[in-house]
Amino acid sequence: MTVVTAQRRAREKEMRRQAILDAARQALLSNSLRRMSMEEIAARAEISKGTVYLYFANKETLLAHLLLEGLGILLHSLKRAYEKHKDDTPEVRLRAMSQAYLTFSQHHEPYFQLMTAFDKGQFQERIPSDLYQQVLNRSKEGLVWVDRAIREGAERGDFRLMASSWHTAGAFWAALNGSLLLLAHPLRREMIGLSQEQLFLLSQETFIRGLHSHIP
Amino acid sequence: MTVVTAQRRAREKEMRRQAILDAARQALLSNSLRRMSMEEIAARAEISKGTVYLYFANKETLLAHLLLEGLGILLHSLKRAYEKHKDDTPEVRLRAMSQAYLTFSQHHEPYFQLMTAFDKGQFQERIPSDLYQQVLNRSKEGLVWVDRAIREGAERGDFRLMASSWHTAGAFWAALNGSLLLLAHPLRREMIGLSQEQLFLLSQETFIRGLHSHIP
Amino acid sequence: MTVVTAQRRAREKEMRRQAILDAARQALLSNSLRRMSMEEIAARAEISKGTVYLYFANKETLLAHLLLEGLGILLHSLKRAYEKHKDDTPEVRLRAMSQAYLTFSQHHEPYFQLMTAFDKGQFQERIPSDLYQQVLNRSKEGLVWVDRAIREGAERGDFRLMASSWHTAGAFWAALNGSLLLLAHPLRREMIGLSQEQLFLLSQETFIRGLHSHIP
Amino acid sequence: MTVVTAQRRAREKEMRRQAILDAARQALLSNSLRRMSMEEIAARAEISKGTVYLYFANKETLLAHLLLEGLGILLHSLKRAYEKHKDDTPEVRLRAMSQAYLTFSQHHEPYFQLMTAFDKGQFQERIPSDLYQQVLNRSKEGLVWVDRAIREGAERGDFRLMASSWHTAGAFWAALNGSLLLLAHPLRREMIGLSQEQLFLLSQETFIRGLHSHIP
DNA sequence: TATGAATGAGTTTTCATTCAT
DNA sequence: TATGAATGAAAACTCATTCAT
Repeated sequence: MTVVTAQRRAREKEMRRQAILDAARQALLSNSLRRMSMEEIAARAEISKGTVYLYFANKETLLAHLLLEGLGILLHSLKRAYEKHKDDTPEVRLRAMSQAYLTFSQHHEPYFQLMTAFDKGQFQERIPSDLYQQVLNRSKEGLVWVDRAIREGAERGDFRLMASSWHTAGAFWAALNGSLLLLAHPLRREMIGLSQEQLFLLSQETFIRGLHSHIP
Repeated sequence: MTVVTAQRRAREKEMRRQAILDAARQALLSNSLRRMSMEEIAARAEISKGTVYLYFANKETLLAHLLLEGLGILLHSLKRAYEKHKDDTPEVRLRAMSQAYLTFSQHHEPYFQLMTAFDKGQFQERIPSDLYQQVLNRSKEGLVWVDRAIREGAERGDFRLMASSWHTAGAFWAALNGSLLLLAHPLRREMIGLSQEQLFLLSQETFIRGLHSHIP
Repeated sequence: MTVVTAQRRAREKEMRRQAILDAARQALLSNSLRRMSMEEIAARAEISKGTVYLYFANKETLLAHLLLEGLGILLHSLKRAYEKHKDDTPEVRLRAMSQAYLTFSQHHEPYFQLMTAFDKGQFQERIPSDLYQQVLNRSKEGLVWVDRAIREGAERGDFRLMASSWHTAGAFWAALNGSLLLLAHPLRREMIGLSQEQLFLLSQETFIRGLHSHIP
Repeated sequence: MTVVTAQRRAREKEMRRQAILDAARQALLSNSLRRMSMEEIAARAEISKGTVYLYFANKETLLAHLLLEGLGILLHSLKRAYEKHKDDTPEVRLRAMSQAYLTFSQHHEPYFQLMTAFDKGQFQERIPSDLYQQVLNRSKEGLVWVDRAIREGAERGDFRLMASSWHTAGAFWAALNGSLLLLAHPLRREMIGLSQEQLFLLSQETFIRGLHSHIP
């Protein structure tokens, strides 16, 4: 009986927690990061402001948990993309993961926005250090999959790298990210004359060609 | 007489305007974008807060003008880099302009920061549309130089493009930009294990190799 | 059977009550009065916040009971000091009680702090009037011992009072208290150049000399 | 013209500043220190909350200035009391200053309350260090007058001190203060059965007698 | 044209208390 | 009796913008 009650409570608590994170994600989707207030989050979650603080010590901690959630989703996508093409060439795997990143950025805009904003604000000072570490580790983990594909390509002789596979993976990530960020603004989209997706693919392909030891 | 006075006045007005922009740049350099207040700008320009509003309708407009200024500097750097290597290969010109961009990002941090933050906030709604157009045009102009080098390389047969030279220039810009943004946070610098400059060069070279029709 | 159960229940209830008071005292010791929250008290007592309210109607009532406890301890100390020196001169007894007060203030800081803060806040309005009376009575009881020694000294001709023994006892208490309160702040300690203990003793001795009918 | 305007402005600014301090003093008089909010101060001064912050960086700084004002008044009273009885005995001077302190505590309750509360809160951390020094210095200055009278009394052979004149002055201040603080609460007033004034005088006289080398 | 005082909505955070279970 | 989730009224402070002079 009591056990059942406790379980239900824990379940409800977890649901409430999730509801707050969902509300924050929605708030982030409609407003920008800096215009999103605890007030709005509480309102969207249909609870009082004070309640939010029962679940998250402060704004930064809430956002860090949201970010962690996003990173988890991305991580999973990358892993799936990798494993789905286990028997294909590394290049195919690389392309699949790249595509997964694009999809993630499009389908989970708030998460993507949060990853970008991670540097801003006083995250490091205001969140528990282990949470900070988790965010960091999860970021690294994502890149590990990319690194692996690039390394395999190099070992097979498909790629001829100008730096370590890890650094190259970083450059790849940076290039893809750069294309998304550049076209985040509609005006630059208009200026370049491509959709985010199109520029992303162009960056991706040019970069992959740059990895090759010969023209395919 | 009156004409002279009017001229002096106009000159003084322009100087005051410039002083405000300078003050804003300094403020941006010392604090972050969101910490920079109109208060601080006025103080640094040694005028009153109200006066700032005589020269700029609101904060966003002020920042847009500052951005315009930064774009002018960048534009000039790119042009010089291009023209200095007029007699070299397009690839050399491309590299020179890329290097100019890196230098700009390092030596004019506030301007660079502003360009990056351009999408955030409510710029578009708060500044006059012609100012917005100007920003757009000047951004375009910068890319024109890159486009030119790429087009020449393609015409010479050095590069084999996967898209128009203009779109390729956009991808190039995006990749370089991406490397700078990714490593803006020290923690990601640590994670990748490269300096901003190193990743920048790696991105640049990989991309250039990706443009080539053969391995150099 | 039922009686036994009822007794056990009453005993447990009393223990719980005491646990809360203990927790409050600890909380008061580590934080300041205004920083001490019901949250912290409940946590230290390892019960829920709601339960605290089953035992004490509100924060002020809880603190009043804690105060009562502290007064009890002080009372006991004074009595012991008095009785230990039953066969000595009244002056010795007075000194012994004074010393007991100093010791109390040093060893039971939370209680002392509470006595001092008694006037602040909205105690009177928020606690039951009989509780208030109890606090008052117990405060009085402490002073009774001091009063007794002073009266005896006067009766013996050692002291020549300027007012009733009761009023004089009040003045004595006030002087001792004043020395402790004045040097509660380290900066005033520095300003005066004495430790709390030293000023306490100086106040005590000067006052006692002031009670004397002649210079000893 | 401009000079006149500037003067008027400075005058008005000073008046507004004073109005805020007055409002704070009133707020302090009606509520307790901890219940006095910036909101209330602003309302009493009939200005907006933001305006208060134009004149005082934060709450503590405002209170420190108020305290400084109070200390100034007290200082002046002590000095006047001293000088008025320049040709009388040191004991008379001491009594006059003591009386001045009593009067001050009665007529300027908020100031007196503030002096007492100086230790509480985070004054030291939140106010500029020079302001803190000023408060300290002014506190010291007050005691200097008391010290002088006591020293003179000792030099004349009227007083026989048990410690340095400075330390004795501290003990005197502590005793007087203690009587005021003890009876700050009506219940303790009732318990002792004396008015603040009566206990104050009793403390004063007992202490002075304690200073004497013989019974007057 | 220039000033700078004033505004007030907005932001995060705290905490004593309540109440359904 | 006990829980602990939820509340909501404060509280301090910020800052872009306005406006009388």
